[in-house]
Amino acid sequence: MSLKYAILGLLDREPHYGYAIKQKFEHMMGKLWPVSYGQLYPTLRKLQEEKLVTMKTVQGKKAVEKNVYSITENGSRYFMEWLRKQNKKEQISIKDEFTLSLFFLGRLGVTEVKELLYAKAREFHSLHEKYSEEYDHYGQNTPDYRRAMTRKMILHIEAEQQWLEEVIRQFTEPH
Amino acid sequence: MSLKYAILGLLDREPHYGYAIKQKFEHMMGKLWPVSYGQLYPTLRKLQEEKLVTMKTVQGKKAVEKNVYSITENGSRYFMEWLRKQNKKEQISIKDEFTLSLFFLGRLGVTEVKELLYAKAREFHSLHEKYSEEYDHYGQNTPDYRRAMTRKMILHIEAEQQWLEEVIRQFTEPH
DNA sequence: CACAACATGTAAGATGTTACATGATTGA
DNA sequence: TCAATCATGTAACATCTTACATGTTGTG
Repeated sequence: MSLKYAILGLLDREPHYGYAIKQKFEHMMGKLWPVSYGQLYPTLRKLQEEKLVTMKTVQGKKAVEKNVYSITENGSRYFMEWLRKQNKKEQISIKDEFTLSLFFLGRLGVTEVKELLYAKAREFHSLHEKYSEEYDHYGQNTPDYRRAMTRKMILHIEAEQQWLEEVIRQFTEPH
Repeated sequence: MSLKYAILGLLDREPHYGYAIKQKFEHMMGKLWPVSYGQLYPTLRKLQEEKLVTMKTVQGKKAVEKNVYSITENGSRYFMEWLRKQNKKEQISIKDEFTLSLFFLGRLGVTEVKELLYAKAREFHSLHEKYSEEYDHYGQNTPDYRRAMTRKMILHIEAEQQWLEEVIRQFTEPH
């Protein structure tokens, strides 16, 4: 990915502590891009080693200590460089286990294959419904980025549906 | 992914040696799913440790030794189990660096953002053209799976294009 | 007081890429 | 003979997930 740039981007706006980075990022991404602490904290440590962020421990309420992370000048420059070249890469990926499995469906009988494909189509249908519903229920104060992420998900599900339909047709029709 | 299942699937048809697994798999996937030796050989070793495949060294022409890998009964069972449950998972993913970068475009001026977005649109356009051309030039003896992979790529590029158009519209129009 | 949310981390392992290292065989 | 292809691997690193481990603070 990396989480690295997400962290730098958030810190480039204002300092955050670790926990808040996770919360904010996942909210931005509409839960479509989860972050684990097992990745977050090691990445923050690494960014410190690379002098792209600094950490300062501050006293929170009573007994809690929070680690506030800030971006350095180098970090900011590094981030802006990354930001400016994101439009130059062609990198759409269509690697997924379901697609892989299609190559081996010959091992199964025709009836079973049909059942599997139809079941997958139903799976896509309910997924589409789920996100469409979410999308339709957004209110006036739903941030644009949240709406955009859900919309992106819907469009890609529709692409998958379309593709699966074509695959089923090819498998069903004699050729 | 895993490559693991791709290997098992190929070996489930007939024994292969390592090099051939890479060639065959990449041909199947129309170059849309590259495999590195740095992943292939360690995975083969691991599959042996798990008793899912066996290896036998055979004498090739003259001085070459080839390692022929075969699937075991356990491996075959394990693979078929995997194959049958691929229709049950909902796992479309829309995590990519470009999408991430959109959240931070506020750091750039309006003119620069517009330029970046249009440049990305052009990038998608040429990518679409590239795969469409490939698709149109397939002959009667092009295998179905090859055609299907390219078609899948095209559909997802179209989804990206559609989405980008909407993002640009939202960014351009006052709201 | 109990439970959810806040807060910070480590350990082990899965999965993958890039670069390095070596050598044989085939075809132009 | 020279380059492409065939053939097998290792080492280092990058990225990410899951499970574990610990403790505080706010709310009903």
